[in-house]
Amino acid sequence: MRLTTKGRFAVTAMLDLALNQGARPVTLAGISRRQGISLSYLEQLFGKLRRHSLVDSVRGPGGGYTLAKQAESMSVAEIIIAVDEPIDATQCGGKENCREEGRCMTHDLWATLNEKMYDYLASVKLSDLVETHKRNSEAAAHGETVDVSALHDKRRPTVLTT
Amino acid sequence: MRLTTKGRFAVTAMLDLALNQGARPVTLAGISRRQGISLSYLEQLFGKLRRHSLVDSVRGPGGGYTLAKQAESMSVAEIIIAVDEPIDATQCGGKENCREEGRCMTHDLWATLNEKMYDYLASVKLSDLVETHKRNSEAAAHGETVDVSALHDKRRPTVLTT
DNA sequence: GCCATACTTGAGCGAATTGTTCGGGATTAT
DNA sequence: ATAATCCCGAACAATTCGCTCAAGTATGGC
Repeated sequence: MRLTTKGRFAVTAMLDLALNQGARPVTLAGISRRQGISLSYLEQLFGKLRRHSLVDSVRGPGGGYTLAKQAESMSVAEIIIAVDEPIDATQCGGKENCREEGRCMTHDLWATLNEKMYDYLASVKLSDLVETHKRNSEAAAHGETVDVSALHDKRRPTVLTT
Repeated sequence: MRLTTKGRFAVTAMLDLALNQGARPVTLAGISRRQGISLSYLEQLFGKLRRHSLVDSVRGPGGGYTLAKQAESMSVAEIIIAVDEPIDATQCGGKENCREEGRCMTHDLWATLNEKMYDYLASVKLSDLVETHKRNSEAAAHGETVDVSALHDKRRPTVLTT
């Protein structure tokens, strides 16, 4: 797993797609407007999402994108992996990170850590994000302030990449 | 949390440091040789690790680096955060990822995901890595093959950045 | 059929990040 | 003094990030 803003953008866009899904496909122009992500960047991201069969596209007027499967069975991990190119795959970065008599010291170590993180992100479904967001925005609509600040800049200013 | 090769290098170097710790400090030249990481890059990484009080330095001949605290109380999360600059900290990447009536839709979402990942990496101590590595290399020394392959390229070729 | 809508593709671009090489310092054991 | 070692900063190619621009292609509505 590699975590950068790219994956965050993709998840944000997919969440918007899930939230705005109705009778008609959702246009990238709409997502761009609502989420403040440039249209061309969205096009690139959705190109990958489509090639990974996470979304379906409908061309022409009234067209747009739809989820290729239920939000309940689409994990955050899938989305992130779809936009974060496979890369490498050959042992240990391919180059020369790997020494010590042929086997990289932290090779299996990272694989394990990686697996744990993957498992967690795979356990979070797009539908979970939809519910969370709906709950929060309802609370906000009732005048209750969603206290988000407590989650930021406390232990780690690094919110997640960027 | 941001996960890139930089953090991986830092953890690898710290693991090497922990494994080779003895009467004398461990030199960067040694880590560079054993792990195949360039000396200058190690210097940059250890500059940050030192500024975050994760290592102590001893100058002059016979000098080098030592762990600033017990491997049992040093988490992988600390190491990664030490080398991955704080950056930003202002809400939502600072720029314009954040729309929708002043509050970013996935802002709290990411904070939650981030927290989970942080919690996991914070639960893994440097001493755990040391033990894992010792166990694996002992197994290898006894002629048993450590099956690492099962951890790779199965579900995700992306081993963790790179 | 025309045309506007929208997906699709590709080139390129400035900024940032990665990991490196190079060139110096400063400190201290021998 | 000399050499080992930490320290620091500049500069570099390669890559990635997110964006703009510029073309396509498919298709519903008139």
